[in-house]
Parts: sequence; structure tokens; C-alpha cells
Amino acid sequence: MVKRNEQLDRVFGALADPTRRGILEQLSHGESTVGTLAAPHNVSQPAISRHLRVLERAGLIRRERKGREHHIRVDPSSVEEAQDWIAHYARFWKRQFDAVDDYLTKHGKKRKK
Amino acid sequence: MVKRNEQLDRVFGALADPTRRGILEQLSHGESTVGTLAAPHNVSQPAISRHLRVLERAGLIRRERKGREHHIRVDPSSVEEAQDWIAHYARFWKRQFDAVDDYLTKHGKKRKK
DNA sequence: ATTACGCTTAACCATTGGGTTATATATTAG
DNA sequence: CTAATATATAACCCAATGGTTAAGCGTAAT
Repeated sequence: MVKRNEQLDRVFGALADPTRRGILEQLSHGESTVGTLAAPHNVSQPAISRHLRVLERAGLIRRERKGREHHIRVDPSSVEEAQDWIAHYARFWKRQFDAVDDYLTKHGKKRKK
Repeated sequence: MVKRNEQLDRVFGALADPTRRGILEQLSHGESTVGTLAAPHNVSQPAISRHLRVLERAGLIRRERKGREHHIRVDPSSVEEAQDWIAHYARFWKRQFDAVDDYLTKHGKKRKK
């Protein structure tokens, strides 16, 4: 009954870090290289290199070697699964939530805004 | 330029763990108590207790003490921010991705799928 | 009053994660 | 050929994470 889904682990795990989210934001403007991606973050280049590896393992980015530079682009397919997971449950969560909210309203208890 | 958003860190971080996602799935069927939530997972009850604390800090659940039991329900508001973050960038990522895909198609290179 | 129950907290351990600097590898430039 | 550039890997450090067992605390049952 314990549903394992390592892909979700990796995608959500990747998104949990601000530097990595920053990189994904940069990539929304288009393909880029490691050095360019690294510039605005004030961590060392090796650190960025490892963030990229995490993103790559999560399937969030693709890398194409062109000479000595690596051209990085985003791959949105793997994020879809995460998006779907949230969307699926959000439906039930919201229903749940609204029901409680209604109950509190009717019974005049501390209605939350 | 490095955009900090600790709330997103916490929400995505919380979702990155299978046990915690499991708990959220259970809660989609309705409010529950700590013991009931713990049952299907084969980790100790204190472990669940800490997972709940993580979820609570991320704003994903609410807790109401009723005598000696804690009644837990999901709070979907904080997940919305995460959902919005993904949705916002997914728009650009997808455009990005489709452009590359088109390019590859036109130039007859290894078209993916 | 005593015991049982539901849950949290504390103390501990092993693993992972994110950072660093130093070194390695491959490619381009001179 | 040599030097510079782009990036990755190695070795290390420290803090955070996820698990455990043992103890604590408030509430309910007897």
C-alpha cells in the first residue's frame, strides 16, 4: 500500500532547492550553457555542476555537448507527472477543505476569513 | 536576483518524500488521526510524528487536538503556490521545448519519438 | 489512584545534501 | 606545442534528514 515513486521523489526534491528553481527559471528564457547559468548565483561552478546533475537525474533538463560547452535546455515532460500528482489530489483536498469550511461557517465557530 | 522563497522550499521538500505523499493521499479521503495515518506505513510512530511536523511547517496540514488524539486535515492553500509556480514556468518551458522539437523535425535530425 | 492510550520529544546513528578547493579532462585559441 | 577555457570529478566538511528506541506528558478508562 506504500506507493513508491522515485521519479516523483526526484522531481519534487529537485524543485525544493532555490538555486535549482533559479536555474529552471533562467532556462525558461531559452537554452543556455553551464557558465551562463552559473553566473547569477553566488556559489562555485562545481556547485552548479552538481545542481545540474540533480536536475538531469530528475529528467528536468537535457544536455547537449557542443565542443567544450554543454548546452542545457529544459525538458518539461517530467514535471508533468508532478503537476498531475498535485492536480489529482488537489481536487479531493479542496473538497475536503471546503466541507470543513462550510461546517465551521454554519456552526458559527471561528470562521477563517 | 537570487529569488528566495522558503515556503516553496518547504512545500516541495515535503512532497519529495514518499511517506509524506502517502499521508497526503490518505488525507484526501478525509480527516484522520495520527495513529490511523501511521498504520499503513511501516515506520515507527515517532517517525510519522516528525513527518507530520514537516507537513505542518509546510502549511500542508492542520491539526486540531481533541482530547488525547490529534485530528489532522489537509490544507490545500499552501500547495497552490507550488502549483502556480510550476504552471507559470511550464508555459515557457513547453514553448521552449516545442520550438526545439520543431527544429529537429524540420532538419531531419533524430526526431524524438 | 493507577493504568493504558495517543502522541511528542530527546538522544542517538547513518546517510544524504550542499558547499568548498584542488585536480582532471577535453576543446579551442595563439 | 602551449596556454586558456569550459566543465566535471574527487576529497573533504558540516548541517540536515530520516530512521530508531526510550522517556515524557496529558487524557481516558478502570
